[in-house]
Amino acid sequence: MLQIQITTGGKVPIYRQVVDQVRASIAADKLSVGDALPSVRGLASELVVNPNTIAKAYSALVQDGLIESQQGRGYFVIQRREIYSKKERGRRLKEAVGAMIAEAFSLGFSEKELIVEIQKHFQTLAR
Amino acid sequence: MLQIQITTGGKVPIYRQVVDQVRASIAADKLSVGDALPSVRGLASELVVNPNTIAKAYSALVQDGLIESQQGRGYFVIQRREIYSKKERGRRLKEAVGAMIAEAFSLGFSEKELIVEIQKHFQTLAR
DNA sequence: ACTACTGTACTAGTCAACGTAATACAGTTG
DNA sequence: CAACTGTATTACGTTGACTAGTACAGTAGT
Repeated sequence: MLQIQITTGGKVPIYRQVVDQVRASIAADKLSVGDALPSVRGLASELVVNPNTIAKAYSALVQDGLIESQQGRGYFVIQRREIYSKKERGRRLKEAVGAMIAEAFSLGFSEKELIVEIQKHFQTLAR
Repeated sequence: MLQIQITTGGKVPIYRQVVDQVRASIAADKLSVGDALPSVRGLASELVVNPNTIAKAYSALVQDGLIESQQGRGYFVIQRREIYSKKERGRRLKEAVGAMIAEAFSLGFSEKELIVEIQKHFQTLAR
């Protein structure tokens, strides 16, 4: 079963921690298409938070097109809807990466510093 | 003298309206380097707002590198410097990296694929 | 149909951030 | 020293984000 951990008291809201961890799990193939997510109430009681908090997190993931809800059954990972063609996806990725690097360089950061920052981001998401 | 008008009750805060209008005036060369801005108290009483509101607006413009303050004398338009504070640089970098990662994930790319793309970009730049 | 699961919708409370103000402090100029 | 300038501290009202309480609604096995 999917393992999710949260920390309270910090500045990152609970629902966002859930979103990020589910997103990361999907990206890392710990969750595959068709897999069920923990139930809203189940995860809520496990994390000792209100069901609505989990529902909000899952809603965000539905919005992202990563999962879908089935009323009365649960939430399931779905085939990512390919809004863009493969070529277009590549183009957009290149664009996003390029824009980020341009911004970092224009701010005077070195390649090394940038990589460190990116790794920090990934570590944050992995938690 | 510089003309500034505000509307209250809307969703745009007063200090931001002031910031935008001053910025626009500088961009339109209605204000040139060395020109003095209306005094904090003068503009405040003219617009019937608290001096702190104007001070806050001017502070934002100082932060942007558009004007400078001279204690006891006033605020003056300066040559624009494209330098950000250390803190601001960090904030902007984090923002840029976060936006890029979010875009990549929302496009369905995995962390691994993203890293590969970033490395390719660096190699291209290195040439 | 009943039961025990699922998700959903509405409402409300808590808290932090934002925008603004009141007031007192500090520097410049003639 | 008077009359201007900007600055800092503190406080207060409003707003929005986050979370919780509670009730409603669909699904599946018995």
